Amino acid sequence: MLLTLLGVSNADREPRRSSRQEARRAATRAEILEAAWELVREHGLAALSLRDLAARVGMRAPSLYSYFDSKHALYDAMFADGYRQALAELDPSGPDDTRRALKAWARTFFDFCNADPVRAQLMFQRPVPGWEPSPDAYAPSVEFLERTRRAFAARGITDPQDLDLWTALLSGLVSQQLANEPGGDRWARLVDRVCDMYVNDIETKHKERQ
Amino acid sequence: MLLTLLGVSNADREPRRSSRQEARRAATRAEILEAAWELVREHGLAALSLRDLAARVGMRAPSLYSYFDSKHALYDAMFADGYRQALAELDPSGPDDTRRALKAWARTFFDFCNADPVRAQLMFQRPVPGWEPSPDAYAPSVEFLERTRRAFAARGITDPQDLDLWTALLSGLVSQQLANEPGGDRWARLVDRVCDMYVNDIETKHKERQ
DNA sequence: GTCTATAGGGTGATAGAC
DNA sequence: GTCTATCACCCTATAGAC
Repeated sequence: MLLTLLGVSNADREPRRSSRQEARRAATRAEILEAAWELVREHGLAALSLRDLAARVGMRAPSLYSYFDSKHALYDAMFADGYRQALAELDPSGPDDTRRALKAWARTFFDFCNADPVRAQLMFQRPVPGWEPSPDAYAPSVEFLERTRRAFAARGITDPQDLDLWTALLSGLVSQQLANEPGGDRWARLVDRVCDMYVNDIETKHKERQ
Repeated sequence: MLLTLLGVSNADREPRRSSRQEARRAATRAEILEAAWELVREHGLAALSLRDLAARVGMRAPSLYSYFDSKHALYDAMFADGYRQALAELDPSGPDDTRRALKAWARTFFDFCNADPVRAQLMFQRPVPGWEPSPDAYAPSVEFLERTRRAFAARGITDPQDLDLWTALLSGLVSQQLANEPGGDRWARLVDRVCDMYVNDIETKHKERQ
């Protein structure tokens, strides 16, 4: 289960290994993944090279192929890793009061993106020419969206357009912050205001229907 | 002046040329620029290569250096070109009614981005590792923002935070559309609603102050 | 699993002939 | 201005020794 979380559940199609070996392997994989994040934070997503990555973990480039089938598989693992971190850090439940709950969640999400702009870029844009996430890598991403959908449904927000609006509002604040002042707080200060605008709009819509 | 618009106003530091030669040169530069847009639309921004570009205009790669000092200079020219197109196509004036004017402008802006996602990516994100626009290339971008600022001021919207909010709302709709359904209209249908939310919020704020 | 060696490509940029 | 030739790198991926 821990191995699954680390993205090393390929035991089925790999030669049989003792659990000891498997744990070692998973640890190395995680180490490579962490080094990859460091490098893209330093030089940008598209500038990642296997030579640099291998050097960072004290290997030669070909050795990486024991852990990842290709560079695209590495991007896949990073993409899934980003969403696993999001699932671990972002809890869409919260206070009963929808307004307060959305503000808390929005702020956490904003900080999550702002804390690691490159991670956000990989998760929410398509910044590597020639690569897009494989179906496997999409799994945690789908789970993340589904969890959000359920949390909104529990608060009576079920219209898909309302959800699209919510994602647009948040991604707007984040994308402006990352593009114009990465790591800063110029758009962070607008998070509460945007949440109020959103809830006001939804409430008005509901009243008009009655 | 036309030459300035085409981004070839370097006559000062270049050898003296007849206006005939200069026009020829500007035309070739424009042709290269157009070919560059075609290529990045096909293969992505970061995948542009000088060899491909030269082939597209019937040259060899080194000949491009007669027109652009470096690959970064080419990205600079494209960046400025994008904003010049925006200045030509997007008119922030409009009906007296602020609500209607903002809706018209927002829709035009959304369509401008959606019509050419790669252009929007170059203008509003930082998608090429190792490159950022030079101060020169920024000029049309600054003019674009300044024009927006003036149009809002003419409607009584002067708080910089209100402008930041506006850019966040629009860039959110655009970024979701481009990332999830490039060229489609899933978020286009929310443009009017977001404008209404924005104007409602500003009006409420003004009333509270009285 | 890790290595060396290398295949088989790619890249931006420059020198110098014409 | 355009060319050929080339420099000096870069890259991902594989073969095969250990």
